[in-house]
Amino acid sequence: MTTVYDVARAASVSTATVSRVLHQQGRVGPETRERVLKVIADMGFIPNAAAQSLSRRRRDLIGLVGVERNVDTPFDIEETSLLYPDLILRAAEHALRDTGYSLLLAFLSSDEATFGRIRSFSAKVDGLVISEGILPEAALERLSHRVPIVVLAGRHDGGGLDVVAVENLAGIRALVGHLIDVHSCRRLHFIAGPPDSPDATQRFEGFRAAVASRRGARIVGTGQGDFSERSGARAAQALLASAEGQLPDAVVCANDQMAVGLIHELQAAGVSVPGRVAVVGFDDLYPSRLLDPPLTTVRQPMRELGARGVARLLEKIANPDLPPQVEVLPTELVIRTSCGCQVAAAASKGPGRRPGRSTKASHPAITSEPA
Amino acid sequence: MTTVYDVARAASVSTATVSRVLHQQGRVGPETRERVLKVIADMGFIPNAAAQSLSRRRRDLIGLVGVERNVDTPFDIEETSLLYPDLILRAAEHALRDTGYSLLLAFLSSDEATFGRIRSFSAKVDGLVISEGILPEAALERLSHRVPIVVLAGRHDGGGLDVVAVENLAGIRALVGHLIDVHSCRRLHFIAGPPDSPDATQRFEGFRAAVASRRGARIVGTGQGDFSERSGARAAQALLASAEGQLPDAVVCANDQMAVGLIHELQAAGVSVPGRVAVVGFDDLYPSRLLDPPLTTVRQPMRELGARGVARLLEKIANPDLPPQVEVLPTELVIRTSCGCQVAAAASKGPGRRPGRSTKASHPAITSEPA
DNA sequence: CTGTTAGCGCCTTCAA
DNA sequence: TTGAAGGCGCTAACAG
Repeated sequence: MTTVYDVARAASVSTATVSRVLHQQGRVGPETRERVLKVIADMGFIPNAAAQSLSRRRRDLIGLVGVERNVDTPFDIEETSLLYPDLILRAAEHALRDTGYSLLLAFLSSDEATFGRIRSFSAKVDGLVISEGILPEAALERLSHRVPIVVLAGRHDGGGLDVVAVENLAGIRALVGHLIDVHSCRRLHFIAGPPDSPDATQRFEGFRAAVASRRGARIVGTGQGDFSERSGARAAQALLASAEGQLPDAVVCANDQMAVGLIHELQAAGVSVPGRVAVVGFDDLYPSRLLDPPLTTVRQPMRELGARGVARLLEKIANPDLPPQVEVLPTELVIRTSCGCQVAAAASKGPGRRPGRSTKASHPAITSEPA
Repeated sequence: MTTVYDVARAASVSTATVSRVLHQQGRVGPETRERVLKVIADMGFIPNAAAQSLSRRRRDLIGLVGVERNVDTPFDIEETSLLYPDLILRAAEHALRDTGYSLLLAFLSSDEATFGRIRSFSAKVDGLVISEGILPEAALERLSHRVPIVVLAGRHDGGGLDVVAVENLAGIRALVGHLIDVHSCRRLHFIAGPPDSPDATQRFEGFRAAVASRRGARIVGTGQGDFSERSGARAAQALLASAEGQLPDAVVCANDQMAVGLIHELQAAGVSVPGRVAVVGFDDLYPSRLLDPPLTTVRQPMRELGARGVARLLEKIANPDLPPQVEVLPTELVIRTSCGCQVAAAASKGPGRRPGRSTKASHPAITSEPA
């Protein structure tokens, strides 16, 4: 491995000069610079990143910590909610281009060993973007004293932490409102996600509140899932078994993947969707618009989540004294046909159209300081 | 920031002893160990990763370099082939759990600056898993002298490089054979992927060869796409415009996402799939089985690709003198209904079933040394 | 079993 | 404009 010393010797200069040339810090004579540059090219010299990190006290690395559910079947697409974190990840990586930082990954489930893992993980990076639901807030708070942190969450109470949040509640409210107002659904059923997921519980609460606020509408049943497609299918079976011909008007699933399993299972049992029962989801994953029927759902701004999280983190790294801030990104009701709407027929033609999508309603983003 | 020196002083030992305790290298008295451990816990000491890297000459980092197409619309799901690399990535990350290594990411398109980027990227890691099609083979070869490399590819001629490859050719051959033998397709149309993608060109060649080897069957047309869903839709329009009622018996798409766009467009034009024309894809992405009709395609072993790539790389890091090796992973024909089969009706019921999938054929993996 | 010490490769202040 | 030299925090011989 060639070092600055090798280069310095070959170019008859000191290592300080090599370093200066390397970082275009001026203060180097033109021909000296040329000479050094040539030697660097000839020797194929690449500075040792670890030595640089040690000396400059920065690693040029950003850590992204995502949740991994169902540890047994790590990424069986039918068992886990795979696509959601991936978009965040891609957006985060993209936001880092040309900043000199690289993205370091870790997917963790929330077990006992997690805090320790994240601690040592945090030693490798200059900052951390971490999903809610992996570490309790107290642990996050402790961690944030050691390294800049931005939390990706569905809640808005930062509690002293920097948070980029998503408007889960407004989204589910719009969804329920649509079912009740437009489709006159009265008897609603909910398929919940895993209780240890903040998103899941928040959506459940939002659903309850939204239904409670509407006269005439009521919750006729609840199923328990874990965000996986298969658990949605199981929930459908439970629903069919218990309903005895008295199916609800609509089933609201805590995420899209459960809706996929649920719809397949209902259809297999001869229950028409949305003819007999409306089904809606939450997330707006890529496959959702390809379903038959295309899924009405709430779009989460996943790319923005990743991009904003990273952007905020870079700000904090540059200026550690920035006061914590909560940023709330809007969700968007995406109306397709699984709710009973018939927008597909009215969809415009042409190469640019998005099959199954035609209507959408959004609410504005809210940015605020935490209490 | 607390250092080993702080810990050593507080525990009245030398830094060497702290280091020994840290790495459970025995040779430390029980009560000394306890004392040091307590101080470490009390002070919340975490060793500086950069200093460790510098001293041990290893970064504990593995780099994964993926291709990014359509730089303008970085991750518009309709524009790019998003899902494929993500599964590889997840599998790679998973294979790294509990090895002490973390996964460092970079998505790059193949432009001029790429080699330089990868060079500096490679300075941060102990080894690189890199997709074919980003760097020319000569550049890869040069890089491999500097850092252990494993290439993920569709070809089997390693040329001195370590390669984990996928049986593209056998897959497309099986696909074409199925169309011809089972569905008596004679007039075949192909939608090609971007010419700069090795996978794309290889599948095209495989398609040509497969058709040529069958009496009676012939290629009646070719469309050009870029792997994106939208380009598949455009290809469908071109096909419809030029076919003049003389549609082919089957359209083979170089990947699933183009098939999605193609099918939607055909259906919008009133052309029944597979009634009027069979359509098949390649990849077996998650959404493909959710389509209407469920897509017949060739499954790429994406998780295995990521897992084997990382596994091989770790071997090379542990033992740099290992001779280069080419490992070929099998693809698998996944028959659903878009080809004209009617397997969906025969699918078994129950929570564990995979909708739309019922039949599959595979060919054995081949492992060999390069020439 | 434990301590001393010389690096690991680069950056950067201080002089010249 | 350039060089000398100390230090970043940790590890690993080598002694003892």
